[in-house]
Amino acid sequence: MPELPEVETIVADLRPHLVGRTITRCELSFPTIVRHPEPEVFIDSVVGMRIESVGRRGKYILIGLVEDLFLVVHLGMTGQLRLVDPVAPLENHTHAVLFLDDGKQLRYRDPRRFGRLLLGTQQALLDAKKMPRLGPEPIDPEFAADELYRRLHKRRTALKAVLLDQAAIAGVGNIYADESLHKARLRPDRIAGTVSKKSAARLHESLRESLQTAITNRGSSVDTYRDAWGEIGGQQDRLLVYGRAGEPCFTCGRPLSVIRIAGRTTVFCRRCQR
DNA sequence: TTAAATTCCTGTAAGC
DNA sequence: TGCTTACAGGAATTTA
Repeated sequence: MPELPEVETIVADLRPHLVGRTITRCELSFPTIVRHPEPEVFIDSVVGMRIESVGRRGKYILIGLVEDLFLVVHLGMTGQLRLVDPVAPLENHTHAVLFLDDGKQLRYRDPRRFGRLLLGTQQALLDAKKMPRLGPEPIDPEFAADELYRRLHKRRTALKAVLLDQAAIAGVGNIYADESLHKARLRPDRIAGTVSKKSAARLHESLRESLQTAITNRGSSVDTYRDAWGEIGGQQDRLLVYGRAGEPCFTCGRPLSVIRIAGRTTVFCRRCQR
């Protein structure tokens, strides 16, 4: 599923191809994928717009149009945003197509439809509760270990649940929560508030390392994730724990345990993570 | 305010 | 082989 590294890969790939392009047409074959504003208004507003920027905030893709207006894409679990030639066969579950002035098409495909498209200024989307208030970007150089410690310290829920909370830290999902906790040798189910400053610093480092490495390797295609060209990532074969329940820990050889935290499958090593 | 449970959705795989 | 059932999970929503 697309988390920060996967979204970052798509954004970096799309940016040079989208900036400067004008949207000439928009087709919605499944209009309810647009959550704000009304689909007809969305189409009318987007057509004729020039793309000024392509960025990311957490797991959200922000396509900058005029002034502060953004076309926002959240991929949910199975969302794919692809830039294709118009001759490319239309895949099933393609819910939206943006036609560009260079003839290319930006297609949104999403079998499980957990994703969404939005249009508005960031403030308006926040006010309309269409986008949540997000925590800091974990790979931002400004994001310090102390900041992570403070955010963990005030919480009385599982450590992993806080990592998954987008209001606490933006962009971390199930894969990189498990990966960074293993690397930091911390149990996912311990109460976040009991984590020491020293442990928080270790988690801070492993979290950033896990995310950066995944970006370098163009993300993890563990489910249906594909980049903007339809290609799989390279991180899925390098994951330490995610998806490896019952298999031996690479560090100690003990079979990895699986539990559920915050409704998510959680894989960890009982020996290495304490 | 916070935390936990529920819901949305379909492809895939396990089990009978 | 073919059917049913369980499962995957990001985040909005509901409940506690």
